[in-house]
Amino acid sequence: MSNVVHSKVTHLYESGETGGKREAILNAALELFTERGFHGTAMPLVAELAGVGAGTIYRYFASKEALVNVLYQYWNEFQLVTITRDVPCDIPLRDQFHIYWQRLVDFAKDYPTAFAFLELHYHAPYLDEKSRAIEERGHNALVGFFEECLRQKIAREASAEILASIVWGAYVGLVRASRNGRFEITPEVIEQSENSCWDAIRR
Amino acid sequence: MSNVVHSKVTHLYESGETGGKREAILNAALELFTERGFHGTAMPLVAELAGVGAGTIYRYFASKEALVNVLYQYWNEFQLVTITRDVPCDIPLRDQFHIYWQRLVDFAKDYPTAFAFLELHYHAPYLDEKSRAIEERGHNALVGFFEECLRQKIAREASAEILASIVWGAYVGLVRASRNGRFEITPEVIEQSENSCWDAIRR
DNA sequence: GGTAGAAGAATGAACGTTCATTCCGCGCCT
DNA sequence: AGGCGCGGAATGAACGTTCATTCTTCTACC
Repeated sequence: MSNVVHSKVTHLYESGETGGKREAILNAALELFTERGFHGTAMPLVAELAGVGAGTIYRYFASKEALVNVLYQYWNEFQLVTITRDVPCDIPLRDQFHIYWQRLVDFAKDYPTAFAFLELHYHAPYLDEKSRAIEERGHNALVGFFEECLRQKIAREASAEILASIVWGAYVGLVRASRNGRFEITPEVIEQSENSCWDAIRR
Repeated sequence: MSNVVHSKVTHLYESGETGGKREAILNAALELFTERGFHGTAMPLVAELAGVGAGTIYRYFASKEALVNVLYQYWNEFQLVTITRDVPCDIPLRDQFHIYWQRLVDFAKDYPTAFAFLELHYHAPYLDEKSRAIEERGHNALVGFFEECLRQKIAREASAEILASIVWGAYVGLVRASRNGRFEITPEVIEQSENSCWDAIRR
């Protein structure tokens, strides 16, 4: 059913190559948790979509909560690395922002389910300490950028936390609307929204 | 427990004054659905927080789904009316935006739980047609404003849908961050964010 | 190279628990 | 005294999880 997704991101999950069952479970859980929510998804359903027995899941994950936390940590970490890696810090902040925005939109385009999953489970009560920690790391990276904008007097006078929440919120709003079929995210839309967001925070 | 909230919004729910049980159930459900999610909230727990018997809920609501839909419709409608009512259309759009932004922030401040509830259940699969319809009405109202901005050549060249998703996203991001304790929403913050968002969409 | 046997991975029926919902006896108001 | 609204124990379905069993894979020895 979701074999395309499987083959696409299989290599991404750390694994000792046990026949791909762990990956199949993770991909099935990602899909179902995203569409139906954590409490709305029954474990046997995950097993069915993954093409494994119900008991098999518990050979790889201690519990349903452990499963959702592994998913959350994996994708949050992956998102953070994908967006922030190798961004030159010796170019103007406006140009850095261009790179970041492009990568944000690309991530949502390349991994739409993962993006929706992360959004849906943001700050969920069943996330453990490790999930919260990586959540916090991402937030700090975002805020850090705007602090640098403030230091260089490029951003308007507002706390970095506020600028971060506005830009991140706009990003989420944009992707969510496109996911709901409001519009397609074309290169033109990416450029327009990037300029919008930059104008929202620049001095 | 949440008596303050009860006494505050009791009058808002349409009711034939049955002793306030319907309102108590609605308020308890609002609180619990918001904090634990729809599937994560057990009906007996709702009954306990509402201070009624478990069976009593079913005297007022046909099912758990009916309950969440009544809540969603009520608060979405209330939000829409609160934000859009009596806004003069003969003043500059920039001034209209000022009013809208103030009301949006006020709504989130006055009804933080309702705001979080609406955000959490946006586009949830268990929402019925009527809930979707009022969801759509709100969206159209928002988009309509930006269409007028485009007509008057005040907004930058981008589709109204895109401008709407960015501004609404920024609003949600701002409120969510303050809800997570990142900052307080002071009059200064409201003004800064309003200017931010206007600059994001203006020509 | 082929076969026997061990080891561990996978299974899905079964378990105890918890859920949404029902139902019936109690108590309050007239 | 009667009737209506209420509470909370009862109910059956569905949940997350377990475990006895089967299936697969790999090794060792002839």
